[in-house]
Amino acid sequence: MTTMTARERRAAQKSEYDAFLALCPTRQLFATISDKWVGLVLVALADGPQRYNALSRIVAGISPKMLTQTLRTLERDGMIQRTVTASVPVRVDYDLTALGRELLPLMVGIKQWAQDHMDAVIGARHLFDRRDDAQA
Amino acid sequence: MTTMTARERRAAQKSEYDAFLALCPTRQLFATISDKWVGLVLVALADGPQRYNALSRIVAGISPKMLTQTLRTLERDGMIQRTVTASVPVRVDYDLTALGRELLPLMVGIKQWAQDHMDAVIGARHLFDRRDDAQA
DNA sequence: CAGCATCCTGTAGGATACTG
DNA sequence: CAGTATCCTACAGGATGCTG
Repeated sequence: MTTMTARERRAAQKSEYDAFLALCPTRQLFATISDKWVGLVLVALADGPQRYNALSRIVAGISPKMLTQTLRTLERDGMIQRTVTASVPVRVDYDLTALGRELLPLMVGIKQWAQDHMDAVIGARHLFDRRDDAQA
Repeated sequence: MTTMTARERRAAQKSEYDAFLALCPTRQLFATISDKWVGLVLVALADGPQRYNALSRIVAGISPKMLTQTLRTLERDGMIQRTVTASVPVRVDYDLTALGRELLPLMVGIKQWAQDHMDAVIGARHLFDRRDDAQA
């Protein structure tokens, strides 16, 4: 095992990342992309670039603070691109990068899953609460 | 449009759920499944039932409080099943339900994505911070 | 229009200790 | 073993007002 190829070493390296481990950097990355605002903003960019105010309309209920904060995080992590067009007033567009576009399907899937299974979840909650009442 | 078939009505009904809307119940469901502990616990159940203490070992760093809280939420929402075996000491197993198993691939995908793209994200962060320093 | 700065609050969630 | 109960606090995140 002292004679691993570069490819093998890289594969071994990759497998060292594990979000189950509290101190692994991927734990933090997992937490970031498992954020409600992050997910919704990414999905909001699915159909192409959007401007700041458009995003705040699509992702209804997000505060300017959280929108800005989410966009900064995503930009820093290389998932979206921020483009400023110098005009009066200034115009800013946000667009997915290649990296962001790779993550997009997962996020769309989650949003879709929630919408597709809402009724089932509501049913499960009723059952659970009913059974819980009987106990108490 | 007063003559929709049952199928059409159901489709229309489904499309009324939209997690982009602040007050849609799916917004809350989306938030729930976009939770770091929820995701990790679900993935921890991928290979079959697990006991409480096993889960706390797999999902390293989770506090008893958050583990219990997460398990309760998932049970109530119908994604996991809690089974108590009366013995001394008592034995409790958690397992995915059919509903949970439908969600699992998405969660596994997210965790895998984080691990697969950690290096790219680290690189993006360096670039961003460097550019940011130059500005300041 | 696209934010940033500030203030303020609730609460997520960790640490710890105890129990059937 | 599988939790519950309690305490405590850092920070998520909303509201508001200002600016280039």
